[in-house]
Amino acid sequence: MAISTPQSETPLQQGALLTPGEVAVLFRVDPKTVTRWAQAGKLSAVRTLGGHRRFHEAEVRQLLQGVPQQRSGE
Amino acid sequence: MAISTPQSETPLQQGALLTPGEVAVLFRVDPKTVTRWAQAGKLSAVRTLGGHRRFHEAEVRQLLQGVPQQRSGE
DNA sequence: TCCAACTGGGGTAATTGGGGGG
DNA sequence: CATGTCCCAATTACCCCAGTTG
Repeated sequence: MAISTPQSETPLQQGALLTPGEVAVLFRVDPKTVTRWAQAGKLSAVRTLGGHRRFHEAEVRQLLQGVPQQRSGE
Repeated sequence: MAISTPQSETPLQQGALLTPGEVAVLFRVDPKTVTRWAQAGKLSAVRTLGGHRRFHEAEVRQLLQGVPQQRSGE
């Protein structure tokens, strides 16, 4: 865990985490597709201790609104 | 236990998304035609992270009912 | 501990996007 | 001007089984 800015750089609260199935319903895609997005780095994923993925609801909603995510590099 | 947190299950309501193929079947047209409608701005489209389009079912049904949208000019 | 549902990973078929021409 | 069909490349969906979740 890096020391991130406690104010202007952390607008997203990770209080709400979504399962791959939840994100899949929101995007009307298959849960496997959501997994693929995470592997491609298009979605920030939090791994459980068992290896399953959890996604930030705020980030998902941004993507649904058509707001492109900032990508470092490329 | 005591505090009744007003946490709704669906803060955002747009869970009804249709694939281009679904819309095409409803209108009895080719999926490509649906794509053109989206490009022409006649249909609101939500893009997946892979670039595919998803359409709002409510909007599609409204158009199916014969409710004309905003027509520029005319 | 057992159990139902979901998830991860891999592989293969179907759909979609974009351009071009009828 | 709008629609249907052709191409190819990319993305997505469904199949399997083993492990995780709750």
